[in-house]
Amino acid sequence: MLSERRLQVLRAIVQDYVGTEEPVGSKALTERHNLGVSPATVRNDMAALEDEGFIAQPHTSAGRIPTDKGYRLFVDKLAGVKPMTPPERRAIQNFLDGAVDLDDVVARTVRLLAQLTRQVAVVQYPSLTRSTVRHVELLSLAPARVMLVLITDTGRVEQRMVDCPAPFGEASLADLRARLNSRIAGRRFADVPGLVEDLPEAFGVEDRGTVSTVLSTLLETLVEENEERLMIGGTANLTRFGHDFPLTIRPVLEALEEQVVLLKLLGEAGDSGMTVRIGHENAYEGLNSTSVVSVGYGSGGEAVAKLGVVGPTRMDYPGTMGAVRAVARYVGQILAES
Amino acid sequence: MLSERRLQVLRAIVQDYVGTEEPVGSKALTERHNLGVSPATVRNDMAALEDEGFIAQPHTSAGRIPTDKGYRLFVDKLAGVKPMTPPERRAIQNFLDGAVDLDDVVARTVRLLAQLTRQVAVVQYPSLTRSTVRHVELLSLAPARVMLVLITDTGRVEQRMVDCPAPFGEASLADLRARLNSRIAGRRFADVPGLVEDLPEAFGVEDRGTVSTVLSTLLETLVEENEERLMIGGTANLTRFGHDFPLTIRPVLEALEEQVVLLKLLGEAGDSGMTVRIGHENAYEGLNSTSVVSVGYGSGGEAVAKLGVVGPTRMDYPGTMGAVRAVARYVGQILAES
DNA sequence: TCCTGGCACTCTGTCCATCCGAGTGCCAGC
DNA sequence: GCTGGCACTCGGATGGACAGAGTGCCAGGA
Repeated sequence: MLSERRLQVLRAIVQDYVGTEEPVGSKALTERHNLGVSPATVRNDMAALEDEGFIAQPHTSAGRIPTDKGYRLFVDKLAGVKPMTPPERRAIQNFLDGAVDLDDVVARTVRLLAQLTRQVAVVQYPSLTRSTVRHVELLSLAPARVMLVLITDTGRVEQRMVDCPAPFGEASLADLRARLNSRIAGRRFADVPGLVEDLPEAFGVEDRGTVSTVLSTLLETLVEENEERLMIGGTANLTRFGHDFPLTIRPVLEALEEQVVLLKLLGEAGDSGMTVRIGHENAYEGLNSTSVVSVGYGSGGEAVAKLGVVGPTRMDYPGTMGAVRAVARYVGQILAES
Repeated sequence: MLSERRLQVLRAIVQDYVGTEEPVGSKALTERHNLGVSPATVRNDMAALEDEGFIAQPHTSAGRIPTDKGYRLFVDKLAGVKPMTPPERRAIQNFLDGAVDLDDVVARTVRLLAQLTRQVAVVQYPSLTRSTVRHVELLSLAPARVMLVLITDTGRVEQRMVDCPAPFGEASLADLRARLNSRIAGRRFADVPGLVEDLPEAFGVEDRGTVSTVLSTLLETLVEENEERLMIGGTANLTRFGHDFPLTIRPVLEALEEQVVLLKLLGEAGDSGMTVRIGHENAYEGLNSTSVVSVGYGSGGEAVAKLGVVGPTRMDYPGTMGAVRAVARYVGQILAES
């Protein structure tokens, strides 16, 4: 077990390294933090911390930098979440309040998060399967062509074209619309499949094919892989990544373009509470030199999606976590109001 | 006026520099292109081209690189548009054919364009004001709350919440919906304002306020600044920008995040035909070391939006222009079908 | 008039040797 | 268990020498 002072030394190393981006030596440490001991003692502590794998030297005769394991300990035991200041809170609220629709909410959130943390922000659209149906609309565009529009309680709208096997009259369409809405409006999307399976039976033989087609399109739009969308922003902050970033930045940009990767990343994070994934804790190789801070957000008590930031492992964890948490909270409020 | 051979020399310089990314000297030129003259002659030609401002030397005793003016001449007179090969065409079509909705079409187009050109791709969503109205839907969510959904012929869907000044009955809502659609369905968005201004008069006094509110919300969504959206992709290709890119990449990423800048950029490009903006021809400073190739696309003969790529001035112009043109053509087809 | 070969010149990038400083590990003493 | 001292290591900066690529210019030839 590490003594209290050694933990203090580790904390000081993390803080200094995050601030200066340079390996921190024993002398500088004693000067900047009054640990009450001499550099020599700190050196012994550092050697012990290195043995345990919390810090490392880039090369002999250089200072120490924290390892992923060191950051992990720092995040778990040595640092809290830094709350936003009241002015910051007001700024967040003002910025988000002007949004006109869901796209706008998500776009503003991304910008805000990127600015606050000076890192890359990722915001997932509210998940369909965890939302409830507000309304289903069917529009006849041609005798055998129907447009299906789905509206969720979180303001998300999805639409699909349906090519019907047979012409579908306005009366039948109105009937289907009414039946569909009375069955599924207000219900969770995840429950929809079970609620509509016997619907075709309520229609005449000539319309059953079309009704089935419409329903299967409806169910398709709920399939997991189609329903996940996200928005990213603040990629310009990647240029602050570090001096050697030409090699680092490439795989990160690639990962960010692969929405599948990002979605998986967010998906793996815990469902409630804030999750911090540090360096190699991220399964995706291109993100091995980054940390991901994410948290769920939602209009009620329950999370409907996640948001977070991606930054270098050398990041200000308390500040980043504070910003992410605060933004998630306000976005939840906005969604609840709309 | 430049002699034919000097133009050939310029063409060769551009081609070599684009290929190698290194200043090209007189000797290398004569070896790689059989110009039929000696290096000394080429040197004279180069000196002339430099006097005219088409090429420049990074420093004495280095080869020459094309200037923006040189690229301009190259694009205008010395090179054509390289058509896509049949396999490439098929790949484009296959890739785009799988799209399920407009978002998907745009997303796929961005990916495709980024892959084909190995540069940053930008695709604008079909403009509202240049589209026609397919349908307007009004949904009553609460007694004094209406959701307005706009659907365009290009498949774009916009929705807005409307808080009504007074409760609005289902009958009035249906009436408004029917009147609205009969007036504006099939019409261009730009014409909508004139077509609806007298609509409130058709309603009873108690509903007029609400009708006006709905209409003003409708008109708001058509306002230029709200209606422009775009999607970008392929930012990872920025890392291939050049050796000194830490300084170059930053402002480009920033410009890409500023959708306003990009929209302006696309907006300034000619309305029909392909536009190439080279280096300093771009008004935005951050993009002074990039070229933008853009073209309009649309479902019929007329462009409803633009798409293009952003890359280093040192880019393969014929190939890029070919890819941009081909993609725009296929996207237009896809939109026309849906 | 235009092209060509030759020649002197310039500049960059690289290699190497040197040196300085920061930082470490270890040890003896308190 | 802490501290001061000391020898050691290594990276980064500095500066000179050198090779190579490329140029401009000039005189001679088609």
